[in-house]
Amino acid sequence: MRYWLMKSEPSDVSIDDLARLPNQTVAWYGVRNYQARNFMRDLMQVDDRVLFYHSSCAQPGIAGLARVSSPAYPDATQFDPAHRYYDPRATSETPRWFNVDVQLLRKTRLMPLSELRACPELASLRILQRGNRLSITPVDAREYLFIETRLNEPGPTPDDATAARKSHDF
DNA sequence: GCCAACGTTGGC
DNA sequence: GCCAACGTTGGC
Repeated sequence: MRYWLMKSEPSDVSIDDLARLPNQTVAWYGVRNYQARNFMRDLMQVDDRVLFYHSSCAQPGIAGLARVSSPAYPDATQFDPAHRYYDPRATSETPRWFNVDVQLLRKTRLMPLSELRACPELASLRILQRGNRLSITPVDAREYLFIETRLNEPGPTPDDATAARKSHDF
């Protein structure tokens, strides 16, 4: 079993949107980057685990846990001239883009990007490396398990900051 | 195959 | 809206 981090813009599909979809499942269409496509097409298997990440939003971070729930299949939007993800170079005989389905396991607390960056255990997480833009990246088992554990614990809150300031006053 | 121009991503 | 980083495109 492999582990992945998959970025989604909440204005497109948020964790709450996913929770409301039939079977809490979404087709991960629209990927138009070859490396990310290859991850889905060549490496992903049903039941791989997914960190569902909110990007391009006020509070970027991990918002839930999910699983790969289908093998990769041709992305339907590449064939639809009316769709923003239409690709005229693709034909049904030679599809260019693929996607898997992703099913929610559970919504978690939001683990913000700043918290991820603050964890030495996650220093090699792909998404934290400079210049990373890939919307799908592999995650080490150790990194995944560490994050899963942290998601079960309360995160830093404004109250913590207040308490820290107060204790500093003593 | 080189590489400049351009487009996209995504945190800030 | 800015800008750094990176992928893609297309002329040569």
